[in-house]
Amino acid sequence: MVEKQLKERIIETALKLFEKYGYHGVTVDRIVTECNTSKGGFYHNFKSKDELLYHIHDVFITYVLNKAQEAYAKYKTPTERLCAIIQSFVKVFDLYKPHITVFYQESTYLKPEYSKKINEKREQFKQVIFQVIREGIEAGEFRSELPVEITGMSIIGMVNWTYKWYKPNGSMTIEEIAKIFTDLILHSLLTESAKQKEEITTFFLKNVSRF
Amino acid sequence: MVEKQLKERIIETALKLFEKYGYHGVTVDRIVTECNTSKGGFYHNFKSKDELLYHIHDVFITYVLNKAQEAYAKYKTPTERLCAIIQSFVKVFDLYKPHITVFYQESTYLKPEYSKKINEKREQFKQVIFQVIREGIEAGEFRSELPVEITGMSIIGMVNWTYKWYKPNGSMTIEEIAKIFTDLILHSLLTESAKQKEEITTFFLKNVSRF
DNA sequence: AATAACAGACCGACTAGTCGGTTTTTATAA
DNA sequence: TTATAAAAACCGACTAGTCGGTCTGTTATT
Repeated sequence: MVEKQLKERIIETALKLFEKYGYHGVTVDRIVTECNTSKGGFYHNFKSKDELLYHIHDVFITYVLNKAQEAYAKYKTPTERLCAIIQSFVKVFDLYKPHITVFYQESTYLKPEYSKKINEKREQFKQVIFQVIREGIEAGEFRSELPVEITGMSIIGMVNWTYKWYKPNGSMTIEEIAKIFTDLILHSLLTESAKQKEEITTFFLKNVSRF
Repeated sequence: MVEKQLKERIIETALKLFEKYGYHGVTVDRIVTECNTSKGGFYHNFKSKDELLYHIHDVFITYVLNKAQEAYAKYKTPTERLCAIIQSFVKVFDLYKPHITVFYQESTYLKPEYSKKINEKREQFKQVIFQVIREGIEAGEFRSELPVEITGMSIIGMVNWTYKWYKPNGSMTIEEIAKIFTDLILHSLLTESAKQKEEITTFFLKNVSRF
């Protein structure tokens, strides 16, 4: 096994420190001492501290966006798609908790040229969710009285907020949390008639309800 | 009408700037020039920049906590209590949008002695919500399969996230948003039998559904 | 030999906070 | 009312420390 490259070590250390102390609470000096390198090592791998921040943002948003698009492509009904997106989205917390924390806490401090790129992907991600909700309403699976954007943002908010309280190794696994979220969301979106449909009920029992 | 006191002016200016550029993106010098005062004026009113940050946090969390406790005291059934709390909580966005942004973006940077105080009130607020959910389950109004904490956090998350996208003067009023949130939440919490009960249905139609 | 990877002393810009001084307000007594 | 003393409010040049980034080297790789 080859030794872990310096760039990776810097990112990991920075992530750990940023998550705990915030971007401005951590100096470049601190990062380089904690991973046994030097200013030279750091600036050989990154143009600036800002670029490191951007890198962290990009890794995360690229991943979630891809996952959402994959989930959309894999399933064909709105309900299934929504569930798949939520589940994969929530599961990201086990993989990228520090990235997510940095992403939602520090994006204010991205330099314009960086934040522009990030926001594009962020917007795309939102659009996938909106699209699914829209199609769900058209298909009669989701309640037509719901406004697409607000509903979408409330789902996103509910899931995103998890980064504020979720502890990996806590008493609940991320899969259990994902199921509860899905359960809550489906209860608030599905129409009465959709709840009657057999395909949906079956799917519901299989993927959501653990009672 | 008496002239607005300097302390108030400083807070308002700081709030406006912090919301836009973040706590670390704004210098004390910037604050004092933008509200036509001086370093002296600033440090006469605040012990430090940190204390100003604390002050902003405290004003907001104290307000929401009080509102939640009032709502709890005013109503007697879990459903009514939950709705009242949500509604008052959401409405805070019109009053305290900048406070909220600072609260959720910058709390990492509170000095330990300050963050301790803030976290106590924050915890109390959460407990009010958990309590209502617990009582709702006991009373048979909310689904018993729901875990109190996660459900509570998902409500809190959904509402809090609003600060990321809500624009006062946007196409939707905060009251409309509050109603949609309440609608979504009640749909996901209420038991089938509670949905049948006349009191609840009546209440539902009056406070929530605008369809 | 040439280039990439890394080391670390150093620099300059920036910024929270200070401190001696000035102005305004308030309290009190004539 | 008015004179005056004391305190509170405010001013702004200055400081001391911090931190991102540079630059000149040295070491490892190809």
